[in-house]
Amino acid sequence: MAIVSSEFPTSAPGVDVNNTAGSGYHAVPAHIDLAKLDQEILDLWEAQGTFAASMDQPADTPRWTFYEGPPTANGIPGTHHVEARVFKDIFPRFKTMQGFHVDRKAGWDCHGLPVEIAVEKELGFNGKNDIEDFGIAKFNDACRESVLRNVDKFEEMTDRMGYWTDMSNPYRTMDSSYVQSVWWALSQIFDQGLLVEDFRVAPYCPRCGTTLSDHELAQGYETVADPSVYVRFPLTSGPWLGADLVVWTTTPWTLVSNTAVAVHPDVTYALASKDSDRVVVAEDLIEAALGEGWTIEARLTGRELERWTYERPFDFVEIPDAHFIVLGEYVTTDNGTGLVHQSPAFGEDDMAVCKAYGLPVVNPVESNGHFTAGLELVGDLFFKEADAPLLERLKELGLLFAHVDYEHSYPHCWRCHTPLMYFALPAWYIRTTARKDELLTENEKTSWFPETIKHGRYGDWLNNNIDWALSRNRYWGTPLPIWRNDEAPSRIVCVDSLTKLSELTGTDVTDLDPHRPYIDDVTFTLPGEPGTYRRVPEVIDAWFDSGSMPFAQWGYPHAPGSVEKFKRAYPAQYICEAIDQTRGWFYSLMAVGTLVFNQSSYENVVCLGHILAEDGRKMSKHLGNILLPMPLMEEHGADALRWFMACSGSPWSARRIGHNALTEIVRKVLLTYWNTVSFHVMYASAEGWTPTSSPAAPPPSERMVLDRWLLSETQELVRDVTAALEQFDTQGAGTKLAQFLDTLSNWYVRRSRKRFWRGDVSAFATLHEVLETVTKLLAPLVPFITERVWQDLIVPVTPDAANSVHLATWPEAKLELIEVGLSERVELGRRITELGRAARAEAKVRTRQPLRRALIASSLHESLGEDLRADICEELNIMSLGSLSEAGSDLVQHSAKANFRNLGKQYGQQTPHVAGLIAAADAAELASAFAAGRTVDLTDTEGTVFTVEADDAIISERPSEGWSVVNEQGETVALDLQLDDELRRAGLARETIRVMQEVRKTTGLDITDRIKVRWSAEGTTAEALLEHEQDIAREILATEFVRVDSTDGHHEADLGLTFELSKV
RNA sequence: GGGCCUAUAGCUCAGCUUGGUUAGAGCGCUUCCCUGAUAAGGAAGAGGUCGAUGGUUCAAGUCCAUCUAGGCCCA
Repeated sequence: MAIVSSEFPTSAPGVDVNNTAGSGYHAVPAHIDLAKLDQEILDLWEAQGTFAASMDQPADTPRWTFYEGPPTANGIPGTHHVEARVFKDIFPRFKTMQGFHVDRKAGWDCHGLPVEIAVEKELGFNGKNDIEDFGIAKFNDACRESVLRNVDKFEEMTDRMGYWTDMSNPYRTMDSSYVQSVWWALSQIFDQGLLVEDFRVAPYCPRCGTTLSDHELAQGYETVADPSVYVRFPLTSGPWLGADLVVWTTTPWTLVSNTAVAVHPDVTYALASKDSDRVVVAEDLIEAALGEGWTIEARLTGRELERWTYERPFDFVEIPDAHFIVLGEYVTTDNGTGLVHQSPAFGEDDMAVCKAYGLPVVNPVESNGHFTAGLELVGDLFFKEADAPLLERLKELGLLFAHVDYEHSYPHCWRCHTPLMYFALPAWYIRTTARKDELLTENEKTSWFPETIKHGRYGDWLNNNIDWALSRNRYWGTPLPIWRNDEAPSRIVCVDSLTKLSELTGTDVTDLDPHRPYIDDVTFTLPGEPGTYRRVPEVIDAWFDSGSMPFAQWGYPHAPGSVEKFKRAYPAQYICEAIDQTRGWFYSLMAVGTLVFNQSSYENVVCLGHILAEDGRKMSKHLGNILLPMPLMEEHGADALRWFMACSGSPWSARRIGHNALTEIVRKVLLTYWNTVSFHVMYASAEGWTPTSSPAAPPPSERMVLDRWLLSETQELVRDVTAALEQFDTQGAGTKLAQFLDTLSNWYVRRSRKRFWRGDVSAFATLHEVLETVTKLLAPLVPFITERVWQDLIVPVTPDAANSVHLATWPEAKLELIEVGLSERVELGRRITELGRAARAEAKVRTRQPLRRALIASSLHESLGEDLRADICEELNIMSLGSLSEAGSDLVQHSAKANFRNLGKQYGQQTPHVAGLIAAADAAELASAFAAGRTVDLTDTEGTVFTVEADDAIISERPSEGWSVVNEQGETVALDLQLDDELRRAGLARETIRVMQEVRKTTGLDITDRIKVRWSAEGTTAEALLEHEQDIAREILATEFVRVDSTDGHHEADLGLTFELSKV
């Protein structure tokens, strides 16, 4: 069987499992094409039905539920979609391997304003009139088409990235069964009395007759000059009777409907006088609002002013039980007077504040923007045109304190440039505030990742909960299922299904499309009641749709079987989306669940940061910095992109993605892993070793120290990675895994190579076991490359292996294999090796030149132990590793510095002083005292004695003269640089081995090929080769190693060596 | 306007919970070393006012306050 191949096999080895079955590992080439590997694995999963098998478990298997937050497929999928989908895949895979049943049902979000706007744009529409002229039916058809247009692209990406989700039977929020589930939920809320009609203040274009969304609002700000007026409202009660409130407004036309004046409860208000004039303003604003020369006569907080009455400037409209001071937290003293005129029909804050006081909402302006005909002074005037006559009247009444014009940015209609008005329109609300305490309780039971969201961004939002404005005056959405009697508007019916509607109408409408305009045509009458019930025109907020997915995805409770499906999958153990969903899906899910089932629908929620372009900005067409997911995966492989999403940087914060990051992942993580597998397979196959072949390896406790160390590390890895994933900490898991792979490859394998060359069964067994374990641990993160390894390394040699790593059982840590202290010892050995390498580099002595000895601090020498000292000798190419003390005290110089962490606790303020004494003390004395376990008394210039012990100082040892020394953090390595002829000859022998190995490799010999060598050299080189010919021959697998007088082969000028080499 | 998050090397990011005197890693750059698994690995070097200011403390990247810039959500 060919072991080394630079070509990837043309047939897909994973599928063709029989070609080498029984004969050991499959070939694992050193080089791989990751994108090609991905495709082979996708084919394999397809052929073996692996995904279906992962969900095909006994009925009593414990369930772990996850909900898919649906994307809208009216655009093409972006790289940010991969982020959430990686997280939605990792944990179901992890939990599946742990033995849970995890359903994964895909879904599509179909309704909503963004869909309508996109379609409007395509059709070149300019507002609702265009839609109605076009026809709602045709418009909604276009929306329906639009949201499914790119489903295939999403499916392609989902498949390509290895996100296992059932896309063959997805839920769609526009499906009749889904819509009817949403209706059912709404009817539940209606029955609780929580679905109510109320006014909603929204930006409104009086010319177009439509409210504008935030998005539209942002497009239409224009700078305009408006009057800024200060108006007197004479007080009619309270201790300051006789003074005038000075109220600031930039919309004099709203004074007609003045209802109250708001003050901030905690702001100090002053009664100010000048001559006989007495007015009230916020103390901080006296000078800014009133000018100079005013005297403060009294002060009260806003809270103390509450409910004082005043006289309003205009009494054109009837506003009963109003006109007093109210408290509003939103009032500021940034400008104006700290006294804010309230007109609830024209301001959202005004509306909220006035509602809290039970004040009426009076609106003298018609929906066309004109005041009601017949009103005094302003009747029939367009709202903006009323400012001038009203100001004139105020002046006549002596109520105009001041009037300036000022420029500011004011929203205008982006279509027709008409100034917008904030306008109260009837709307449907869900009274979430009535259930706020329950929402807070549910949130307390929820685990947020990262945790700060729970009481931060999300908790704040819940604490300041406002009623859910549910209705939209739009077309493409779930129709609000409320029918109202056209003769008695207070009589309304909330319908929970088309079946119910059929009963009410006496006609079978169960097959009707529940969307507009068809549903609008359905009317009914009730016996004994005059009037016809007609549906209200609104559709609902699409967030309610998505918040209903835990039950609506099954068509609950109407669809057959939906009750059972729902019961076993509610609530979810896990959901995950990006941070922007805190007030979106995370809220709507929790709110709908709490309102309808008295329980939130999720237990754990992971909140991801956003994916940014490499330049740190959002990806956008405009900036031209878009990286599309499919090309990224074709270039770097899906695993690299998945690893980036899960493990690079913190998933909780925004991250920049780019080719460099992905290339690095491939090289550092994926290829390190792959090459370790490839190494193992190469040498195991050369020896014909398999896990079941004889002789069996000794039990772990009897293996070499590095084997025991690696097994111990592996168990810690299992423990740590499992714990990290249980906490949804992919970054932590990734860091541990990457660190482990680096250590595995660059220390265990590097230090154990000779044992693999020699066919050491302990080494093979250890590495096989470790690779099997780490492959499982990696599987949820990088499902493709681990599946390839599973198929090549595990399946062929393991009789009862699962046929996919994703069907394998998650490993459990074998804690008995964790050898306490061994990790630290090996780590110490590695640090000493580093220092030794640095010492060699410093002295410019190459590693191939053996040295007599190296010395390290006595305590370290002790703790390393014989086996690890031997290991270090081999790595550093030195004959022996001794302790500095045995080199004689005159060779060693000590230095001491303070250990601040320890000193600080004892000495506080005197820390630097004591530190100075330690630095000035005789370090050798300190060292010997501490080594003997004694303390030392240090005396300062004033005679104060400080007793210091070993932990108070860091002692470094260093010799000088003829040694190369490197020390760091108190650890020292000293190299004996003296060379003699014996060492020089050994160095030449090693140079020779290296040269001949290089030639073996470049001439294309197999690692197991035996060779014949004929060489010629003179002088020292010849002596060295003769002395070491046994060693050299063994290393280079030479069956003959013969000196000749002359030869034409390879010539090494540095060594004065010529040789020829041929395969036996 | 409000809330939250972020700011550390040319780039991507750790470290901050629990303060400790030489602030780390990787990528990139320079020099050298090692190598019959590796697209690798190692040593040394250049590169930091740890966003700014003030405070607490014997000691601040780390704790506190204010500010600046960017991002997200909401208005």
